[in-house]
Amino acid sequence: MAQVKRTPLADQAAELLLERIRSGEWALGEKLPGETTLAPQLGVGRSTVREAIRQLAGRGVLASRQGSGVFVTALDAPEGWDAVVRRSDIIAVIEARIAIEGEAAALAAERRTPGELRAIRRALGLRAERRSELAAHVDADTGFHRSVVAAAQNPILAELFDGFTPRLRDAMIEMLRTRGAFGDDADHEAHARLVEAIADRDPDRARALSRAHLRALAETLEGTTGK
Amino acid sequence: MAQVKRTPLADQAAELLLERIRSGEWALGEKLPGETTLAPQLGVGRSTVREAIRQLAGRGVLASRQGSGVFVTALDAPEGWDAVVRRSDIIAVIEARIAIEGEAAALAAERRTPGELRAIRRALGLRAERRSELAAHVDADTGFHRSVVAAAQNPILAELFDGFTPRLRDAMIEMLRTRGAFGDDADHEAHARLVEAIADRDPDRARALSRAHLRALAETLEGTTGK
DNA sequence: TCTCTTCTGCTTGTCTGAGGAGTTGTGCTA
DNA sequence: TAGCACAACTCCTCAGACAAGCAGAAGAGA
Repeated sequence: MAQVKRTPLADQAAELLLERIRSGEWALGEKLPGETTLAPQLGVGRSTVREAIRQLAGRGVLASRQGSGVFVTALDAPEGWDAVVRRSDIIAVIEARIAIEGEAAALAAERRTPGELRAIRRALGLRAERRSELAAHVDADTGFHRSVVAAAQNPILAELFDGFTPRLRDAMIEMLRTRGAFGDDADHEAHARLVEAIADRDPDRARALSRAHLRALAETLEGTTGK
Repeated sequence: MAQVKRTPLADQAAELLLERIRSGEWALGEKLPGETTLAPQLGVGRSTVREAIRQLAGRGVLASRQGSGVFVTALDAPEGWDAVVRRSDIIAVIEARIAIEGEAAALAAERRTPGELRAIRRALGLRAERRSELAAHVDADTGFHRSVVAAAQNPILAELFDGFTPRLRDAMIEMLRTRGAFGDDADHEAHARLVEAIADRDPDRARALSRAHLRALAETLEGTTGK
């Protein structure tokens, strides 16, 4: 027995539009009929259509441009990419991080402002302090790498980096617990050299150092997690 | 100097609300002020406030219940990373693509199976054929690069690559239209050399070639789109 | 005093009509 | 043919009106 449907018309209209989009009635990038056409077609008022469109725009399915029309920007906006990360192999995540962070280190070397360099050095110091406690050390390490990526001044790289860290945190803590080797002098030395390369504005060296460090991490992890 | 703000008021209002939510002005599950209160507070009409709320509702941040009010359902708008891409500077997107694709090319050189190599060569051939029509050429080019990334056998890199392409497609078509130089022999030669490096299992050369190609693309685009 | 009902005020939901602003194609002009 | 003005779209914003729903206050009955 269906309850009385108390769903707002705007929600129903949005759902209806999404269905028609999914069914392929309008291809990707194509223009939807105008609001004034759509309204009577859906049997609702113009403002209701507008609210439905806004709702889908918030989900990234539609985008409206004044004067020209409403366009399909995605056939569906499912499965945030973080879901992919969560499901993927740890090794795959680290490889992606190598890609992101290597390039970010190079860009940071080119662009870092004095203020950003100070922030990186501060993060490095913090990382050196927190050697005793496991989780704290991992977080400080992440904070350091984050400061490097931030200096690259590219919002996309930063966003991607932030997407990786949650998945990596657990794996790294686990690895450090079993291996026990963390925060040793050689490790700290490698990070310090990276900071130097960024300070010297040497993109290629920064990239190489960053890659080498993460590659080593990947190999260690590969041994720990088995497969 | 900031361009004239051509952002719709509803978008601005949504952004403003999101900021206030993130700042903790309203706790999770708390009720927002009424639309009629919010409207003069934001300096816009009530329908505009409603559209802003709808937009955030579509992103899962707010939920409105008739008769009782609008409530905060999530403090963190996950902001699907594709939304970040859509909003970002083209140059930033290409930089991210350099990061992804450079590494993917290197991995592809290490891991490619004979079948994947065949697929890459086939895509290269297709790319060479489609020189006359603009959009078709861009799509064939994307297809070629996609085949390289696929050979890296890393689902995350593939996912990220797919996230970039829609945003880049329009920009590249636009660039080629204004510049006109596309599909020339030098361009094709560069791609052919990349395939060779992958065939020879030479990761470093593959990475360097891939980077160089995209870097050149970035510089061209920088000139076209103005800033 | 307690409980149930009713009512009142506030909230969001929906529609309409009116302009404003931006885009795009058409047709005229030089 | 190239350039420009214009008209016909489009979405954007506002204001006002009324409906629908919720929640707490006020009142009636026990």
